[in-house]
Amino acid sequence: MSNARIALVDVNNFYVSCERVFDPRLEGRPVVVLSNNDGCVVARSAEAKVLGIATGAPWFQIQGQAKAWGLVARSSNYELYGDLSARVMEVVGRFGTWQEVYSIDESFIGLMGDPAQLQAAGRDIRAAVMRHVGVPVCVGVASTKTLAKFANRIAKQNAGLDGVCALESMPGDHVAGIQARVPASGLWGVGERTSSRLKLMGIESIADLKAADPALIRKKFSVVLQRTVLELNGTQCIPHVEERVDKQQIMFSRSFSQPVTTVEGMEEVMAVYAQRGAARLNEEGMRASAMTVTAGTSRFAAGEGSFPAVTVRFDRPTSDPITFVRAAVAAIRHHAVAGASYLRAGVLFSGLEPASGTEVLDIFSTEASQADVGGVLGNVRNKFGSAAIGLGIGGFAQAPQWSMKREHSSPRYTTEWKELPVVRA
DNA sequence: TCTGGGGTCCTAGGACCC
DNA sequence: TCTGGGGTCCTAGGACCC
Repeated sequence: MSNARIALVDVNNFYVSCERVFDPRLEGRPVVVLSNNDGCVVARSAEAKVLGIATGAPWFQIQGQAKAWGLVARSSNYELYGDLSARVMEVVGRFGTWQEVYSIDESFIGLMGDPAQLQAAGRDIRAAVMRHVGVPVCVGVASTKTLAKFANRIAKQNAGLDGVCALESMPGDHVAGIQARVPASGLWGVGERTSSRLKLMGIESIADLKAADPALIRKKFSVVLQRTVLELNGTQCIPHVEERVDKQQIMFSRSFSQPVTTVEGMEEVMAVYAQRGAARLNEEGMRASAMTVTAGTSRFAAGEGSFPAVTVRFDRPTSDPITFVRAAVAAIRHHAVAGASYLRAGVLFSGLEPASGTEVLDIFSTEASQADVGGVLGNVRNKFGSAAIGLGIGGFAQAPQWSMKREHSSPRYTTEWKELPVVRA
């Protein structure tokens, strides 16, 4: 049997750890990072978890106790997290025979060796990331991705392991004991819906699922859950994606700091959102053949609410912001309900293809004369900031009433010259 | 008063074709 | 009474993830 193994390396409480790199006063204190609009908790330090704060907890419900608890809240600062993420990935990648970046704070890498060597490699990775970036990571190593995720979880939950768990270095009956105790819902790929259906079949623990008949699981559920069963038994079924192929969707979606209740107001929102989405599409170098425009009232309000979702298809793929803005404004004009209290909106581009190369010029199209409007807008924004230029009613000089709230933000320490940290010696 | 944002993959079912 | 059957492509929606 080959000694090739898979490690899952992820950063503990990633967003909180990023905040702590540049503000060591947060060390040892309960810290949470909030979603856009400071709406709810998206990351918690260990100390905040001890206080019983849940992921997704609305900030307005916690805010009152924050002072008594000594709790620090930070608005999310994705520029900072994205930059530190790239640095973590680069350091971790040095240790692997291959690397798959799975999310902003985790990657799978290939490792070779016997259990003792794997355990040692895990410790080296931890030390290197701490030294070069300053954030703590945990490492789980096993023969499949599903088991590596499981090992990572063991590493996190057992302080004695010092953040590293090579599954095969643990006694087999010990592992089996944990799998018999931990519910199947604790596994990667098994969510709430699936686990409640599994329970009806008498499958409750990870051990139960591991012992289940893969063919039956496929029949009753899907090939996805069948792969989980096989991976629990040591058969690799989930392939590595070393280099992410081009994205299939690009989205721009935000909630507002205050409701928008008029159709004209929603047209204004969509003019801005379509441009923000178009800018993203442009950054990725893609064209879209369809755009879905969505809006929604509160999910928590009584009554039906209004959740329009309109897909607009284009004759041929385009990246032209003027086309997007026109289409988005028209779509929302026809589907928004006057008087409804909208709290969020978004645009989703799909049917993507690379914008380079085979651009077909259609002389009958209005686009031919508009040249590369998206590119021009992008260049201006890069030089002068995102508020510097905009189309039509999206060209505000000042942020409109409904724009996002970020009251507890940290500086963009690593991506903005003006916000570099100052060190005094 | 106030509850995130951005993705992936799979499946079922409809449209269409021969 | 009774109205083919199989293949492909596309899309909407479900479930899950971080």
